This record gives sequence, C-alpha cells and structure tokens, in this order.
Amino acid sequence: MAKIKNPSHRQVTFSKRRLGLFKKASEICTLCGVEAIIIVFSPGQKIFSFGHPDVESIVNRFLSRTKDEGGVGGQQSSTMRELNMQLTKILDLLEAEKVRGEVFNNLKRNPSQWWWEAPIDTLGLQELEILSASMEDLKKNIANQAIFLEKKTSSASIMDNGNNDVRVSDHQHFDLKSIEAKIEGFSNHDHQFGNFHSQKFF
Amino acid sequence: MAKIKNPSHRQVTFSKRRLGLFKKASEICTLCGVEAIIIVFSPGQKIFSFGHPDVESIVNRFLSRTKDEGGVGGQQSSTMRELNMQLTKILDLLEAEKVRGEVFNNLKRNPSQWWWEAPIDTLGLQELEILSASMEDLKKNIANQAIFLEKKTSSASIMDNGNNDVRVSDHQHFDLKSIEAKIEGFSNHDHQFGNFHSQKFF
DNA sequence: GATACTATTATTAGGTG
DNA sequence: GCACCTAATAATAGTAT
Repeated sequence: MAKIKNPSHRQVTFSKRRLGLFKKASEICTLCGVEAIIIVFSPGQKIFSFGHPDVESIVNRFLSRTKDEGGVGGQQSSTMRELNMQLTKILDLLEAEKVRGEVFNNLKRNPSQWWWEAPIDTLGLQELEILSASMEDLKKNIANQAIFLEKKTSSASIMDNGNNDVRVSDHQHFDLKSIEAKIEGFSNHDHQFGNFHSQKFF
Repeated sequence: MAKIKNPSHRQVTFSKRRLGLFKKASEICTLCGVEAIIIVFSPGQKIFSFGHPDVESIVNRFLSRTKDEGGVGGQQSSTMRELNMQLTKILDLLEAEKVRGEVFNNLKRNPSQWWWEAPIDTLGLQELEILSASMEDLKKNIANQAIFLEKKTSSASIMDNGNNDVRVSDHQHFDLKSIEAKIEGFSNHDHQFGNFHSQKFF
C-alpha cells in the first residue's frame, strides 16, 4: 500500500474513507458504549474531527491521564519506571538464557549499531516486536505470579473475573527490589522468561 | 444498532473493532498522506490511542486551532514521548549491561547472587494487577507503531517525518449525532437533517 | 483483553451524472 | 465535492482458545 499519486484520486479516496472511518468510530461508540475521538488533517490541510460525546472533553481526559505521571488515575504512566526496570530484567534474562532473536544477536555483534538508543518512533518492526513480545511474556508471568500468590495467601482474586470494573485507581508505591525478587523467583521455577517469540500484528 | 448488552461480547467486539478502526486510520494516512489520531476509552476505561505521526503534535495543532491556547502543549507529555523517554532509559541500562559483560557472565553463573539483597513477599495482588495492565497498555502502544512499520519496511527503518508547519484554513466538526444522521441518510436518501453536510467556516 | 477460524456482510475503487 | 452504481475486496460476528 502506497500513497496515491494522482491528487484528484487521492482527494476522492480521502473523502470516502474519512466518512467510512467516522462511521466505524460511531459504530464502536454505539455498540460498545465507549468514548472516542478522531482528528484528521485532510490533504488540503483542513481539520476533520469526530467525537463522542465531544472532542474537547476526551482530549482533556487523554492529556490529564498521560501527562500526570504518578498521579491518581494515571496508571498507564504511574508504573512506567517500574516497567522499564522490568523490561531490563527481561532482556537480561533473555541474554542469560541465550534465546535472543536473530536481530538482537546481530546488533549485539555490532556494538556501534545500538538501535535501542533511537527514539521509539524510529525503531523498526522487528525491534518493536522484540519489546512487545518481551512485555507480553512479562505480563503473563506476572499474571501467573498473581495466581500463585492468591493460592498461597487464600485471598480474593482480582484477576480474570470477567468484570471490567476491577481496575485499581489508587496510587500505589512500588518497591522495585521486591518486584525484582518476585520475578526472579518465578523465573527460577518455571523458566518462562526464555519464551522469546515474535508477534505479528497484521 | 444498539449497545451490546453482554459485557463479554461487548469486550470482544470492542477489541476487534478497535484494531479494525486503527487499521483503517493507518490506511487513510498512508494512501492519502494525511495525519490523523484516534483516542478511545475502552469499556474498562483504558486508553487506546493511534497517531500518525504522533498523537501529541496533532492534538496540539487541533487545540491551537479550535481553542486559543498555545500554552497547552507546554508541559504535556504524549504517550509516545513518554514511552520514548522511558524506553531510552531502560535501553541505556541494557547498554551499560553490555559494557559490563564480564561481570554479567559471572553473575549468570550464580543467578542466586543477583537478588540476594532484595526483600521478598512485599508485592500484593493489586500491585501485580496494575503492573500487568500497565504493560498491556505499553504493548498496545508499541503495536500501534508496528502497524505502520510493517507496511513500510522490509527491514528496520525510520518513520515518516511529517512537516509540522501547516496553516489550517478550515475546520469541520462532526459529533456523533450528525454522523448518525448522515449514515441514516445514506439509506433513506432523506436530506432533512441539518447536520448532514459539511460546514464551512471560511 | 487478544486472537484464530470461517461464513456472512459491509466497504471500497473506479466510473458516471 | 456529492450521489449513485457494481465488481472486487476487506471487515465483522460468533465461537473457542
């Protein structure tokens, strides 16, 4: 798929597909009861926007959630520091297990080409897949660890109960070393950090 | 078309349609060479965002055009920018680990020494759940970038660098009801809806 | 929450007015 | 830029993992 070269055809396609995109957005809003916005700059640099219930409120919610690291309700970024440390440990363990992918091995043999120094939006698909797959593995292991803890302590489960409203919104402090210890302990038992795999998105 | 009542079905539909919507967005960006963002709050109130070239710049352009608040973009941090910073940090740590390869190899031979000073059993189920959800968000945002890269690259490559200094000369806003009205009109050819056609302000 | 599968359905490109 | 047409194509619902 490449950019349409003929400006006239491109404009027609844009007009049709924009309506199709907005229609899809309205459908997902109605069917799933969610809120969504779309902002598009046309080939003629006009702004087209879709919003349910309205654009501004969702933009504000998005900004308040993404800029407020550590704040209440900012869960996506509140644990980012910990995530990074976990990712480091994952990659370290992968190295220890000698199960890195071919790309990573090639880059390791060429220290001058440290791709991880680049900003994320300049990384290639394979690099992103490595990161994504690593995080997916980590997520599964932590989920398993949660189940393990649940059985160990006989406390109520908050995992996989089919209810979408179990998200914890309170800000909580994470002790990095305790997390590391738990992940290491889990790894030693099941060796699941060696499960390095590539993931396709489309 | 009405809201899906079964929460499980609703979640499945949301997941699939969200991917479809993002794919459509990536297609219109590629085919027509335009810039677009989508922000969606899931049924579980998690944020999913798509952006080409990135969410932040388009949100800022939209706000600077619709409101008169040039200062909004001063302190905010976009999802991708945060990811960029955080991933750069972690990957720098990985780089440091490479430099200390010999030390690492020694530690690898005695994995139990790696964690000897870490406290144990201080992480609860809620912490694990939050951590898991946060990593899921991070993975999705990286997958979002991969949608573009897969089409544009055979190996590792670089994202488009869109020119940002664009003058906006028109603004069109669609809310959900006007879209629904337009879709309704597609089937019955009834042109009585006031919001049916694009509004032009210049 | 994501994904694989497949029958069914909806969307799209390209053309015309 | 919109409305209408049609063959070709892509997205989706339902189900299960």
